[in-house]
Amino acid sequence: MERIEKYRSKGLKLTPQRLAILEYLDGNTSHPTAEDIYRAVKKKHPTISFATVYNTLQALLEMGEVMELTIDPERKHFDPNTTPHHHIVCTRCGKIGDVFVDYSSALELPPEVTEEFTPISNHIDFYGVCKKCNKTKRRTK
Amino acid sequence: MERIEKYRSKGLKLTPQRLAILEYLDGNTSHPTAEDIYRAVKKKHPTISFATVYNTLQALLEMGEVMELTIDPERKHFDPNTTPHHHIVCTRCGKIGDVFVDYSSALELPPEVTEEFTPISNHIDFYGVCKKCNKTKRRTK
DNA sequence: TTGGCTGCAAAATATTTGCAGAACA
DNA sequence: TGTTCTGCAAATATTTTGCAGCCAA
Repeated sequence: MERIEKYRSKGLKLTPQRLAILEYLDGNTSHPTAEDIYRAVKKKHPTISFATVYNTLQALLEMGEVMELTIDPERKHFDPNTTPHHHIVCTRCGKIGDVFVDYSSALELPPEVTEEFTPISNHIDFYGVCKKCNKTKRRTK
Repeated sequence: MERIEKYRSKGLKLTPQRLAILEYLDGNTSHPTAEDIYRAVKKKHPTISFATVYNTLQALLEMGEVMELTIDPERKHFDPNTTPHHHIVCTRCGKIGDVFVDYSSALELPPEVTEEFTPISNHIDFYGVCKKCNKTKRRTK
């Protein structure tokens, strides 16, 4: 399997737990949290620990194979799609969607900013309401 | 003092601790964390507790008088400037700068996104290197 | 006077770390 | 076989909460 070679060549030791994490993340667009990953992988590997999940995520982060999203103030989400892109989050249910548009050329920074910072990249958080929540009554909370 | 009236009229009880927090935040562009606020206010009110800082920040958030920034994955930062604006963060030292530009008209979303989400607002995180860090050797870590 | 606030401590939540044993390469 | 990883537990870090007493209004 080529996936195995890909990670092994980067020096990642591939245990069954790690393979299960990689399999869960592969093509996953749900932007899971560490706990989401833990719960999903636990189904096949009931003894897996959070330490292993975080350990593996840390290794994948350093390899540039996953990205950390800070769009949710409560916890980190992880995105296995490392193509530069942006996100949109539902302000009611927290669902996160992808936005594959490169706005860089439209995001010129004014001189008072470029005097102080040399810009490198950018990431946009869009906020909105998802289709499902639009059909539902607003949470009164 | 008008600041007092402003908050009192919104039902906020103004204790000396809260006034000190408000005074520290007023016009502050350093994007402090809860701990930054705690440490600063502690100078004048040595007995202040984190509970009071968080309690007050919570009240100010609900009043829309401060914004929570998620640009730093490690901890929340707070911004007393609630004018819509964006941020740029130094990838070496974490310094956060403000970007007062409205890019909304340039941020059109593609149909596959607007089919699923009704957009409301957006916030851009720019990443770069600040002047000071540019002069310094890169951290080898 | 009194309901909201403070400060203390403890709890809750998220994430990281130490270490002995397990297992991949 | 040796190094890295796992799983458990404990440690950290951040933020929240319970509660008795205090105090702004």
